[in-house]
Amino acid sequence: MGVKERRERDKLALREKILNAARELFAEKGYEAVSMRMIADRIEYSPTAIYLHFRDKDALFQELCHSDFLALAGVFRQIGRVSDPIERLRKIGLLYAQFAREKPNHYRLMFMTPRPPVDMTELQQAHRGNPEEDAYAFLVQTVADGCAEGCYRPELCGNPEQLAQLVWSGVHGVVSLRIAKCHDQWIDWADEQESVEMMIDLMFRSIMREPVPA
Amino acid sequence: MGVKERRERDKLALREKILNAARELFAEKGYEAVSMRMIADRIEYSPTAIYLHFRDKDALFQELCHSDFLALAGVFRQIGRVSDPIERLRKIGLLYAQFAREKPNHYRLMFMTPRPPVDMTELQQAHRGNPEEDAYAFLVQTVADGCAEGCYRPELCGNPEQLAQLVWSGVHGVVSLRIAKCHDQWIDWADEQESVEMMIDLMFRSIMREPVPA
DNA sequence: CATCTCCACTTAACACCGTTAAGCATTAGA
DNA sequence: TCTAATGCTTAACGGTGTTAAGTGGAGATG
Repeated sequence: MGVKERRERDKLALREKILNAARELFAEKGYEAVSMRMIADRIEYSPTAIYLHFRDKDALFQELCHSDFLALAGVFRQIGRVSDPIERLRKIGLLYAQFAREKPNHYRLMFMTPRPPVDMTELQQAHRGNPEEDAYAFLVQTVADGCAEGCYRPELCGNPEQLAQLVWSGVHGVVSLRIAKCHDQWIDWADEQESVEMMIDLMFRSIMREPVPA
Repeated sequence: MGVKERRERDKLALREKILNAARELFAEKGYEAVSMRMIADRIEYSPTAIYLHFRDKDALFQELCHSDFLALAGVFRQIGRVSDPIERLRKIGLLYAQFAREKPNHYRLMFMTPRPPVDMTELQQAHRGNPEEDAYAFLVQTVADGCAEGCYRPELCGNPEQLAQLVWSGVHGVVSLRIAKCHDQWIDWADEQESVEMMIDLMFRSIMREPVPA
């Protein structure tokens, strides 16, 4: 009875092929410029073939997006368990900004594009909260560690998740504004990497318990 | 020879009518959900009539966007010349966040949507740099005032524009992340207004020359 | 008054999009 | 060898932004 299994395998292989084609096109052209027909062309199938593997375009990109989140979690995992939660947090910020700079189209879909409310698939649910696979959980955990070790001002540690959201927002603000407005001649942008590092410094300076030495 | 003038006036009136219809539709539905045909329906003209007044859809929304920037500058103008540059900067942050909360679709087009590089119209050039009409210039001016009065750490005041960009990024990070991910069940968001105020406090704490009293 | 010209606007159409319905081979199982 | 299922294709629908061609009415000119 190896037939059904082979069928299953082939089907999954094509599914993966579609995802890869979409990923490539998407990375170079950006979300809204990639059409179903382009993806179909690249894998040399008819456009409708895609619909045998994905409910619609949104579902396809949702899945792409999900794998990007896993990729980001993978980037964070490479930090490993740096013992000092402050250094760990700093590294998170730097790698996060690097991710945004290297994959702006992905970043845009992940963090700058509103999506209608959608209930999580059980697949996603399974990853959630596990810092190894959930970049957000990793961030929250790192901030909470810092709180637990008394690094940050106590009045900020009542809600470590909110503190994490604020730190995240700071770095996100720098990189997302750059992605959205980089071609804007109205604004004379300072160097991006420098601004990211300054933002991280500012955040630390404001949340640390002990004043940062000049 | 009043004929030509009347023609001109009528043409401008229709142009304004198109803009207003687009504005209304856009505010309630968001950018990409508004089609030329919808706008045409609302003003009860044929879709092609719009093209007699705007080069294409992008030009129309570009213009809409420009008027939104003027509106934001208007919001800031209401702050007036609060004498204390610190209080003025705080108010800028709060009003900016309020603008984002009240007009998320506008905010998204203004600050979260990449646009291809486009040379400014002479109209836009005219407004640029004037703090009364240029919200960004108003922000930079306010930060520079704070620097001049010695409010902020001297090492940050070498480049007031960069400092302004950082402060802006902080608040933008909070509100834009909220707009993009508000429906995301993955994240348990803290109260938005509270986060905005905390972000502003954090920014001040980190840039002030004198340590902020607890 | 008749005619011409111009111009704002319309209708029709094109090329593209996401998506669905129907058809058509190939292949597994009887 | 016949039947059924499966995986894909072709054709089509309704939508989009946009353009080409046509139309009708008002001002100018005889």
